[in-house]
Amino acid sequence: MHPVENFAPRVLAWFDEHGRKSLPWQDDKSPYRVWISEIMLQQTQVTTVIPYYHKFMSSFPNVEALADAEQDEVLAHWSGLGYYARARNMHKAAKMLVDEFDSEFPQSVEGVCELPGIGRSTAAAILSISRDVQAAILDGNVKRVLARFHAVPVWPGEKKTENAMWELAEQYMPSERCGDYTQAMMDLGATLCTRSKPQCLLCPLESDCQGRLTQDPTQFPIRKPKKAAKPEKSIQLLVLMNQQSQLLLEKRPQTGIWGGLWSLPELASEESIVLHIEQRFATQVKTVTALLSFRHTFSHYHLDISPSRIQMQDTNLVMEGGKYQWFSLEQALQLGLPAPVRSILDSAK
DNA sequence: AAGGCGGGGTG
DNA sequence: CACCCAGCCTT
Repeated sequence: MHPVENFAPRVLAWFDEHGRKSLPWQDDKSPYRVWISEIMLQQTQVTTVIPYYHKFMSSFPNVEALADAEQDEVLAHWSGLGYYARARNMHKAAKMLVDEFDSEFPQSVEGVCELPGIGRSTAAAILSISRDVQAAILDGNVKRVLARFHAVPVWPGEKKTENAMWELAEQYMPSERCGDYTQAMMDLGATLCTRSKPQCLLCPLESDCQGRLTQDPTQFPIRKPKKAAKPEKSIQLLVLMNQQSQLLLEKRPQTGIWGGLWSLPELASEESIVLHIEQRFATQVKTVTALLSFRHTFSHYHLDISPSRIQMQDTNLVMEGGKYQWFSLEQALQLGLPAPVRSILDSAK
């Protein structure tokens, strides 16, 4: 990802021609008004925000008015916008600004970041737009523009990738017209370099855009890796007790799940215990007691386990080779057991 | 590094 | 329906 010359001038020239310049928070770009707009616009689209912004500014025209308001009143103005921590943090920050900062915004990104609800990107937006400070934002729009421009091949949610994109964002931020540049990048992302159907032919960066060279620019930014919903399996595990209070364990094959461990005889969830056992071991079942079912989760799937305790009539079982063996409970607990099996046996003590 | 927070828009 | 949006905070 090397930076490209002329990035900012091209973006700014496009902005002069096509950028948005009459949004409600753009005629008086005081830090307070920009701040409120930025908070409202976090994870929320412009058309949703506009009516809220008007009403809010009418009720709380400056930071003192906001600081003096009751929290209930502030939240009432936020009702329907969602992410209500934004409003609570904002109200708290207004009080901090009045009480501790003499009602003035700090001049640095680090300073503004001290205020609750304001992170690096929002701080940079406020300072660049309201005071032309040379600080870059990295919001969803900028991430999308940069990810496409450089065809960033990995998900930007990863820390390493995000750091690299911050680096790029700072490098492209010009030393002049910082506020216009911030607004321009957001406009580019919001109106041309949109999530779907980007209008590449109108884009000032089209000729150097790596994403444009690919089959489909919308494959950038790479989507968040889906954690494949873990599949669910269910089994029955059987605590087979003989007349000597011994229980039957089965040696698992070396490969596969629980390879080589001693486990309880397993039955598919839908199989009938009595039928299966009497057929398989040629013996009578005396009693069947359902034990508490529980879920065991592996890295790759959920296993719902329904254990049962079965009292056998006699012990003349027809064994298959040496893979079955009777153990006392004490002996069994000394063996290598799968965790859920150990758990079942522990609770049988 | 991952989850929670919310409501609305979009394909 | 899943996914995304002018993110930030907590764990």
